[in-house]
Amino acid sequence: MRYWLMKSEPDAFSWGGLVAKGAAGEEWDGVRNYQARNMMREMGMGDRVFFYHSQSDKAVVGIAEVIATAHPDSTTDDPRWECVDVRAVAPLKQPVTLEMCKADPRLSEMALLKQARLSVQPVRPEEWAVICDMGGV
DNA sequence: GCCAACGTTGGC
DNA sequence: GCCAACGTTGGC
Repeated sequence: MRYWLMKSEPDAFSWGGLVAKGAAGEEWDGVRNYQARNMMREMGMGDRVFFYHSQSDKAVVGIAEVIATAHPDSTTDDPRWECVDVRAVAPLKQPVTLEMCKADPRLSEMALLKQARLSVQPVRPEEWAVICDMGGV
């Protein structure tokens, strides 16, 4: 099982929105960036995903899991774009903010900090553990 | 609202 | 194949 982080603007699609979808989950559509798409192609069933709110929150707020591997993005006819489906697993008891990640030297190599604009990114197991710990899960 | 970073497009 | 122009994202 691998670990990932996916960003969303809470005004467009929030953690609460994913929770509301329940076990059926939701397509992670709308990605129009090759690097991000390639990450999704590598995802496997059951992989864990940090749900990150950009803009106002700038924090990891929940944990989701992959329930369908990469398939065509239903929001476009362009065959280049694919997406996975995810569902909510659990919220973080305490959101882990970007500021907290920046402050922790163990997270200094995270893509979140080094490639701010990449919306789908891999997370190392040790980074996953640190953030879960800070998040109270 | 601004700006830096950076991905994409199109002309050459 | 290069590079300038442009558009988008995300942090501040």
